[in-house]
Amino acid sequence: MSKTAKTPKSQLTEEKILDAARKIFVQQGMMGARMQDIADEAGINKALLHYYFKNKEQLFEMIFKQASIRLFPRINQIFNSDDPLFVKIESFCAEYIDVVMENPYLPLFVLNEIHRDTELFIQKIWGESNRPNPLKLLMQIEEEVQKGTIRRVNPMHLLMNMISMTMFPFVARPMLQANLGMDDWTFRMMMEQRKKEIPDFIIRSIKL
Amino acid sequence: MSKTAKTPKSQLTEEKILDAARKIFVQQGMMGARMQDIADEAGINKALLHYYFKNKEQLFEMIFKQASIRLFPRINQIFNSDDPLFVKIESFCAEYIDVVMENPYLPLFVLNEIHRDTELFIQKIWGESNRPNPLKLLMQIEEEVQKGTIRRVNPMHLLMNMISMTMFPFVARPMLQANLGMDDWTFRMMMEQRKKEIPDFIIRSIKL
DNA sequence: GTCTATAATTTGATAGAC
DNA sequence: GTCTATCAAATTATAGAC
Repeated sequence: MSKTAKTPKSQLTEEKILDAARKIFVQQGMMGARMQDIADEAGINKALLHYYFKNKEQLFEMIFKQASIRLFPRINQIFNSDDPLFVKIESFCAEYIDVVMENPYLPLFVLNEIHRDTELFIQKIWGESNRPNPLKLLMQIEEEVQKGTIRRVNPMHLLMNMISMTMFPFVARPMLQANLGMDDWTFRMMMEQRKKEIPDFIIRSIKL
Repeated sequence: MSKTAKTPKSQLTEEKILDAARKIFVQQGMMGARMQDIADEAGINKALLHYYFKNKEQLFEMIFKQASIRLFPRINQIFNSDDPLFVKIESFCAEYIDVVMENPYLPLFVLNEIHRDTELFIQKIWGESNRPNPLKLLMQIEEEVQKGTIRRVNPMHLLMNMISMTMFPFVARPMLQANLGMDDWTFRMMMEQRKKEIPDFIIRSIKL
């Protein structure tokens, strides 16, 4: 048996820990999270936690990398697909909202941590493979402008508008819910609508 | 001399502390910030820090309230003005970008902390007076729809689109800069453009 | 692999001299 | 008002039994 092989039991515990850590880290951030809370959430004690993960930082990096891997490759897949522009915009919104709906606090978490330690993020988490790369999409927008399919528009601003309208509600969720008296169900329904609403809003603005 | 009167010296030190605390808190969040770091940044020691502010929480609340007061009343002023819709959209984008450009990390900070402790935020920081209230703007949108000035659009989605496109670049700034190789000057210039770009983008999408 | 108990470290907060 | 020195509490990490 190799060094990295896992018994069924250790796999199960490791999974429990990772689930617990994800929940606590995403809720509290790297600094706010307490190893005790993670252990409690996992139904084990701190010693066992350290048995599986040498220290907090290592556990954090694992969680963070997992989160990035779940999020960014799918975005890149859409950014780099061969679909026509309007289809791409629809796919991006729908796909992103679907993925994030299951981990609603992931975007804020990611933005937080990349802000807290940009270098760590770029080097250790994004290894070129996970790094979002919108280049092809940007060129595609420029092409459509040249062809006269859409109005003269700055591709970067268009990209930013699309990403903003899709991600932001997740990032601002507590503020929105507090201010508009929106419950979880309503928020969910609203995001479901936005899968159509955002592409529609964009296309109406740029089509000739 | 009343209890709250301040000598020139104590005012100066208090100001130094608040500036330092703002910087550290906005950078690290409530949990990540260290009293030592704040003291260092202010060029004093921890004891003196506690002399001016009883504890970390009190200092944090002060900073946070200051930040909120700088941000939200101006937003409300625009939300509740009597300007026509299109003018209002332009004012909001321009004003918001201008205010936040001077404290670029304020939005992420606010969203973070409201996420961390929603109750504290709503009760202690927003005292009805600071609370963003978009009701009038929402009704105004609905009116324009009725009048046939703009297409049939869900006011809430429109509001969310506007806020998203304006705030999000600040929230995602480190990610954007890292991914697009954007330096500070470029970011600044881009946001300057967006004061026109966003209203234009919106109006083209909704006008009939 | 998992636990209890405890060490080691960090960090918020205070006492007391000047 | 400001500092040095120190305490007290919280929190990460480890030792060692089972």
